[in-house]
Amino acid sequence: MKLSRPSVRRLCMILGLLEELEMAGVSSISSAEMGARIGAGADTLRKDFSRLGEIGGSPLGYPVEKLRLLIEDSLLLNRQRRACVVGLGDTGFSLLSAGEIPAMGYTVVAGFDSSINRLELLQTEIPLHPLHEIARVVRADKIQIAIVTNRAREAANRLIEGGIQGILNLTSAILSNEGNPVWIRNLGLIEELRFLTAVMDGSKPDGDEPGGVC
Amino acid sequence: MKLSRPSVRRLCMILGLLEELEMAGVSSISSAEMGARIGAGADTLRKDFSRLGEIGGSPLGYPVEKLRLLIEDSLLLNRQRRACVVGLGDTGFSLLSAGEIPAMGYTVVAGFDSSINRLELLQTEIPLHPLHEIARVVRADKIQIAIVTNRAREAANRLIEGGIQGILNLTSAILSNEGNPVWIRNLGLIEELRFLTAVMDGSKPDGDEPGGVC
DNA sequence: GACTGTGAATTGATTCACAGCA
DNA sequence: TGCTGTGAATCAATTCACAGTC
Repeated sequence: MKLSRPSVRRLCMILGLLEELEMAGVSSISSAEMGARIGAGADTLRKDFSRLGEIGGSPLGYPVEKLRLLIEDSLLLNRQRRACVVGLGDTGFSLLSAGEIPAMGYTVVAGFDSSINRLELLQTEIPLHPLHEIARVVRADKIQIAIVTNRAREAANRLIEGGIQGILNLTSAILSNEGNPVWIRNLGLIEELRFLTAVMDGSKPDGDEPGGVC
Repeated sequence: MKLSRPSVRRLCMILGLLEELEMAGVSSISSAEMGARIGAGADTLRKDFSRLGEIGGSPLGYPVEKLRLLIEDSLLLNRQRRACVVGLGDTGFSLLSAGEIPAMGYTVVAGFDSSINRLELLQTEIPLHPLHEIARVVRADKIQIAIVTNRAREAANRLIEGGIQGILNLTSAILSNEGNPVWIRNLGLIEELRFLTAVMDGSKPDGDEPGGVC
């Protein structure tokens, strides 16, 4: 089944929303409501869902749990993945210790930092290594995904060497795969701030949509 | 001039790339090279640029500095914005102290946290306040943009009450504007990890693009 | 020769409209 | 009645193709 990139992004958002709703005890929700929440049209969402198979909506909307499971299965998000964190500054270290990630399908099995000093200082149960160990550890521990918070370029080279499948780059450096079999997502804070700002200002002239989700 | 959402996103990425290149002393670059870097087609980029006005490319490609300035001007990213940070945990606090943001067009003029205790503990030159002060401070300091790292829902309500224009939500909660004149960008780590994972796995069957930038 | 700039063609995604269902 | 599910139509974005430029 072929899902478009925008469709996949929406489904991931909806998945997060459904988890929230489920936690809050909501058992059904309409496509219109979901659309308003994530900034998409109701039709668009219904089309997204219909590509995944039969769900069985009712006049109350979609059954929250069933829809969640369907999306998880379709996107293969129903398995646990092995991840690592590169760069153990404030951001990186908080990812290591965050209990949230494992519950959501990702287990952090290694941390890396350039400073031997910091590696010795940090208190954690997750094995830590210096940067030059990246390729070896990624290969040995079968790590599929890396979250990079520092020294992105160097980290990426070593991660790729180790055969990583995906890199979530939280650095403002812009990484590209350069022909390697790896998927990269660049999520620099500055770029995202700028995008938000540009959308904000670009929408002011028109009075039709003085706000929204982007 | 009307720029499409995808076009704006690409231009923000290119802007980051151009800054990198400029810092590295590169003075020109082709659309093909840029496309490869950010994961877009060369044609697509040329069309994006052409909507902004005349640039004057040469057989060497586009002049880096001139293109950067053109994008900054077109997207109104050439002015300084006043921002605040809500939630002063690891992530939030590192944003306060980061020297990077001001240089890039954003000045952090206030920080907020729910814990009075932490507010007193933290060492910073930026004024800190408890959450219930948000609306007042946002209004008084004319803050346009907020970066939220905690208690997203509560924060958003107060920010909107204070007349904020944009919210960059780094929390896994999914915020919506609910009719208010505010732009919201939800960038939960989990959602982004999932998106990357789904793209990764979704692309494996085909052998044609075993990797890329998404 | 190598690249940009841009109409034309194409592809792709969203919206519309309505039939089907609980 | 209020919602889903989906072909058909519309709209938007990307890719193609090539003329123009340094």
